Amino acid sequence: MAGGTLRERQRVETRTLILDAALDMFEANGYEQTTVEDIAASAGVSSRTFFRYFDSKTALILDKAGHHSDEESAELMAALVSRPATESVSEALRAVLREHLVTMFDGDGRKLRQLRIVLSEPTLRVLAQDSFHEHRPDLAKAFAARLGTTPDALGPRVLAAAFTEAIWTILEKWSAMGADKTRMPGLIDEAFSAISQGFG
Amino acid sequence: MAGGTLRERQRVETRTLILDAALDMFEANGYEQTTVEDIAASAGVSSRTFFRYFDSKTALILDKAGHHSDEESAELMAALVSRPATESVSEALRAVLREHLVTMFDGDGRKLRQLRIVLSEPTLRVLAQDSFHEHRPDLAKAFAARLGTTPDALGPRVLAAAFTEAIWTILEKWSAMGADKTRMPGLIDEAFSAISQGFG
DNA sequence: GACTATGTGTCATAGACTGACAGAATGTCA
DNA sequence: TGACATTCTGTCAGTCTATGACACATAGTC
Repeated sequence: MAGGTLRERQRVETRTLILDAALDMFEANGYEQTTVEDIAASAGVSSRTFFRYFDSKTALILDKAGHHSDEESAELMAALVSRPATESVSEALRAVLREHLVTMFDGDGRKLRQLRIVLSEPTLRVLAQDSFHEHRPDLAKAFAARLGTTPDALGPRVLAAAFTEAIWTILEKWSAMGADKTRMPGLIDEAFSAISQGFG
Repeated sequence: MAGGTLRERQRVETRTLILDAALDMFEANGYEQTTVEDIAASAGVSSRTFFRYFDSKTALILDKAGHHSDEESAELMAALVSRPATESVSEALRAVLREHLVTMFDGDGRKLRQLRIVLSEPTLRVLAQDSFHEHRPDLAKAFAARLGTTPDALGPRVLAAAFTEAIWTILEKWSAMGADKTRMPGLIDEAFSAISQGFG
């Protein structure tokens, strides 16, 4: 199950220890109320070690957050770019979301917990959108190719913004209605029909 | 010119002193590199007093930032809501933007400086969008009325996101091309045609 | 078993805030 | 004008996030 050297295994274990401690305390006492020192103590490490595993307190929930972390958003981008060029923007997006938005929460359930914590704190939700912000150029690029404009034109950028907001709204509703995977496709369809209706 | 008691005048003066000192130093040395203590010292007050005038370092640029501060976004919302119900979403938006986006920077030039600082720091730009985030429910409400849906439906929310991003992209381009007021209407038109083209 | 690389704790420090307190200035009212 | 209340300010102490430096311990390597 666990591979690599002892060091690597310990590293993963410690990280998981800290992450779980953090999630527990965030859920129990709230994100703001929980200090890094609390988390570290609960995980049995020093606060200095906490920062060796996570760049910041927010990075802990956002870096691997249950939405579009560095990994996931990169994956999502790749999937979008590799879509056949014959597809329309909305077709490509819909396909990518349908494929990724569900599998994203397949793991051990931590990502769903993270998502819920992020959704609960307005500040976090904004910062989460920021972590996607980095990837917006890529997203805009993908749109530009299909729109026949340059990536820094207004069209692609506005589309990118609308798209990211759509993801968040979908996740929020999905989470609120119990995070039932079977209902995700329906939400995605609803989202896209709303967009096309609103902007049409 | 100056009204009210001596106290009120002093208060305004001190606030302006701090704000100007901050803008100067942000422009000279960068936002991150400038500490609150630096600003306070330059303004001739203690750092404690700084926080008596501004909730935080970011609040200083965002609260009355050159975009959609508490005041401006509220105005913008009011203008949007009070538009004739016969107008389409895009017509109403276009009209509001055409009216407000230019006059917003009419004052003493501070708002333009603030805008540029916000645009220069990715973190600030995200947080700025947050300050608009508060007003998104109102925005979504305004959209919902015209779309015939509930405000928490997906359509209005995605539209609101696209709209705020559009504002920012417009401001960014406008600022980059010299903040020439005469070119604002052109940018707005370009934005809306891009949106309708992209989503249509 | 030496030698190196890596991880961890401790300590010191910076920077953004906040609460408490004392003193100075302003406002008010007789 | 003088007494009193209000408001503002600086100083001080303290919290919390985050970072650099150092020493020690443990794991990996030959």
